[in-house]
Amino acid sequence: MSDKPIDIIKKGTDEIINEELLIKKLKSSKPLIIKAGFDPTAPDLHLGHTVLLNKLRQFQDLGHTIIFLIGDFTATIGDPTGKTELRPVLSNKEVLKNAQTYKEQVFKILDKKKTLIKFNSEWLSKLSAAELINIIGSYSVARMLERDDFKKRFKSNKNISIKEFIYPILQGYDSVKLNADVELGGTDQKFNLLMGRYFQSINNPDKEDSKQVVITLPLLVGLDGVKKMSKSLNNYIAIDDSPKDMFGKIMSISDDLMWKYLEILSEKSIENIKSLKAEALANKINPRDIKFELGIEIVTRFHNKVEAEKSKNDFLKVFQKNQNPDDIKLVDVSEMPLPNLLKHVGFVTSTSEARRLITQKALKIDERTIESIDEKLPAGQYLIKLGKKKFIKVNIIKT
RNA sequence: GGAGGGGUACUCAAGCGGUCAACGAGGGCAGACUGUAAAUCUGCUGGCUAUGCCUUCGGAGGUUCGAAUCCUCCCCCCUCCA
Repeated sequence: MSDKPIDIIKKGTDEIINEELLIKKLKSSKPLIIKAGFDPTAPDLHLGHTVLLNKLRQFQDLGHTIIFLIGDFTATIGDPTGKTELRPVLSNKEVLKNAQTYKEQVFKILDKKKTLIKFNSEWLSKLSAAELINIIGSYSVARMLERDDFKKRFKSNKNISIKEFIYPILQGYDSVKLNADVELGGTDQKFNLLMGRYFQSINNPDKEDSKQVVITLPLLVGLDGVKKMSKSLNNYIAIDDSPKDMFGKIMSISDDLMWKYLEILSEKSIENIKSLKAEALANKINPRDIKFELGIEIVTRFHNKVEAEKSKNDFLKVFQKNQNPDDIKLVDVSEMPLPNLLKHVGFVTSTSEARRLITQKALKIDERTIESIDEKLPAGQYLIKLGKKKFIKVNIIKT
């Protein structure tokens, strides 16, 4: 184990373009400008983002400057994949609000003092048509179609908007404007990240060194084990999820996925993970216990050790011993039919859904399975359990 | 500009005048089984003041007792020609 900067940075990355340049840059005495772009549309940060944020943090710890770039301008271009896309243009107010949420969450990982927050509308919204044309003029359609998702859509006769071609170009232009030394992103961002190198070299044709280094990081697969973790797919663990949710979500992932999560998220060394894997394969260790450990590690990172242990105990209680968690909320409600009650407490979004669930024996009141949607609850206090995960205590008040 | 094909629920995709709240698959949810895993089996997968009522098949009109289905106009996507 060496603690040379390059080794610290290299750990856990997918690809570095180009590594020699990075070494050279790291050796120079001035702090580097590290760029990472974020879309302001989905302000809930999840574990997928933390892979990137952790890497940024390492750069900060080495003394470099992070530019946390909020792509408020580029967000209005969006990515109309498929056909139902009618991406609403975010108002200024919304962007600022989302940006605020980002800040609050991001500084759980990043050092506030070494982070510069920028909005790309600052320069992009001032571009004249002539300037924009000049910028896009230096890139060709053929090269644009090298990008895999464009190529696929082009080949399968799906719509590609010219607007979408502009997106990567502007992302590259951002790098020019910011003088970025390094840009980080997920592996799916590789094409866009490389655009930065291209445009930087146009402005400085002789200086290879002016190009940014591109570092890609592995994408975290979502809870479903198939798609990338994202808010819109609802397969994510948010960094401000409650300890209990966080732990529960980790426990719900499949064994296969657990290994990926260990590799990407855990502090454990690759060797350590390998040997755990071997032991699990030989039935010497229950994969569930490894998952417990991972759960504790993650919850501890975003909350604390005490909460982590507590969420594990709750988990054991609820799902192994089939008891109820300790801290069930109590709410006062007036008398109403059961489906309406379930809607009222937010367990379902419609009474129709509630009716279906009751019919399917998903509702338990004081440990008794409810058979009929017409069942009436007289005033009093009840423990309501819907499915396996939703608990609430209600105090029904006579009206 | 011309010719043709297409737009159906979360996604893909049937339906082409009534039996359509709309086949099927995926996804999701619930139940059984479990390690709240995976796999498997079963059911559900518009809303409501609920054996009935209301709103949905790109949009707006129209024909009809009755339209996702037929007609008109409009919007959007794809292909070929220019």
